[in-house]
Amino acid sequence: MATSTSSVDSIYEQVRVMAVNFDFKPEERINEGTLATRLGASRTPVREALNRLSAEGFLTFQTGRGFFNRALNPQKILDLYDARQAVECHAVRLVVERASDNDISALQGYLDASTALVNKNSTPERLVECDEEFHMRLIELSGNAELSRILANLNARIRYIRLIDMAKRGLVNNHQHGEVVSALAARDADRAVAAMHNHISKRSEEATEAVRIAYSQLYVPN
Amino acid sequence: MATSTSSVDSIYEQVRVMAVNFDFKPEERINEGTLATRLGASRTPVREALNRLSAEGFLTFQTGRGFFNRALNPQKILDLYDARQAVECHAVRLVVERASDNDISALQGYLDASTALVNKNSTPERLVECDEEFHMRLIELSGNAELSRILANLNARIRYIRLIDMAKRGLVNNHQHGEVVSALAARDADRAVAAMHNHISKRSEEATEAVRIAYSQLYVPN
DNA sequence: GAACTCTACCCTGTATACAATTATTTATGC
DNA sequence: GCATAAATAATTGTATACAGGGTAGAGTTC
Repeated sequence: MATSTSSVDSIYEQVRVMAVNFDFKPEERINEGTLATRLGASRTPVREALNRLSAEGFLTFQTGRGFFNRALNPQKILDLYDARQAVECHAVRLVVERASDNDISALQGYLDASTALVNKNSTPERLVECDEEFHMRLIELSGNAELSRILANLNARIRYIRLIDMAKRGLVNNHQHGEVVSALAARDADRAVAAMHNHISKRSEEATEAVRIAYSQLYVPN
Repeated sequence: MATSTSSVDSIYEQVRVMAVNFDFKPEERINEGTLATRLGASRTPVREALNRLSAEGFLTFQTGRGFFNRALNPQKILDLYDARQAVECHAVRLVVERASDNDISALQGYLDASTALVNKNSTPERLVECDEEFHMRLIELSGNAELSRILANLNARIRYIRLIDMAKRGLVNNHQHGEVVSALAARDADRAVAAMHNHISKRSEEATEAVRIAYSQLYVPN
């Protein structure tokens, strides 16, 4: 009747959100006991969740010292953006080869709908959600579940920085997304890849500044 | 004085090897209790290792039913090869931009040394090790730790299939590796990417057949 | 003979306890 | 006063216990 999800699953989700949002400060040590009581569970399922999260790159682990939130520095963020470029540019090529016209027009449909729904008053959270959703829908058209899996992981680990970026810019860049989709519709792989590459590079350029802002937000009251 | 590695780490390594080698059959359910006694530990550290491994894609997990070895089918393997192509081709481009001449000649040096050391009498395990080592050294020259991390994971999940492939072919294709390196040395990004792309595609083509052989080996005595 | 049900067993999910290790505080010597 | 060392506290690592849910097998019905 109630949630069929087990405690670990629920704990995993909650701790994941905390890690994504840097509720734990960068490189902060995570106390299993206090986290467990805060979540109303024992240490056992908490540790299981922490183990999963460290395997996914949200946390780090040192034997005998426990779990720590991941570091936050420009290089790491640039590496993640760079990995996205590898994965997404390759995916774009696959989409040109494999996706049906219907798939592509459905993607265009999502883009139009999200452009209509989202505006200057939308929260950064909502904007990032739309942005990630677009990229996930696109990569799923590649038909490669592994690429989707990798991108989902990268997205979550960049999310905090994107939130800051989005708060500064105020709007999802659906224009650049549109350029990718139109190239896909024209089955022009090189143009589509170039558009995607350009789009991610643009976002990546803002990363260093965003990390600076991130620190000022994380360590300054209010 | 003794091993400073904790029990989980050791258990993790052991179970990882079993999962990589399909000592658990594809989609086989893993009994935590028997595994724990076999490894001389209790279920707690075993479960922690299993959680890590499922987060890394070596195992799957179903709430209430526990852990299972990953499925083995041609599509999954092709997806992994394809993801490698995304990651490694992008990395090659970065290497052309970023690596020093010394880095590249060191890579050439490794290639020469491994070609000299390995021969027709080498075990498939040794050959795969050399092959993976080359690709890891190359990707590390990209300077992107995230790409290295992703590739290490993909490599391990493909390893069993590569072992079969290698046993059939009998030798690492260092000729194709050499083509990549010479293009790198010439700082010819397009040629290097093309060589890498071609190399991985060639291996990928043999995957479906290798999966067939894998099943015959896994389910037939001797 | 096949499908269904009930029962008994087995396994997972979680809490708790305790040992071993690490961190912190207090005491001590220079 | 600072560095070092010892003692104490806190935290992690692992084992074990037990409850709840899943699984398989025997028995029953059609």
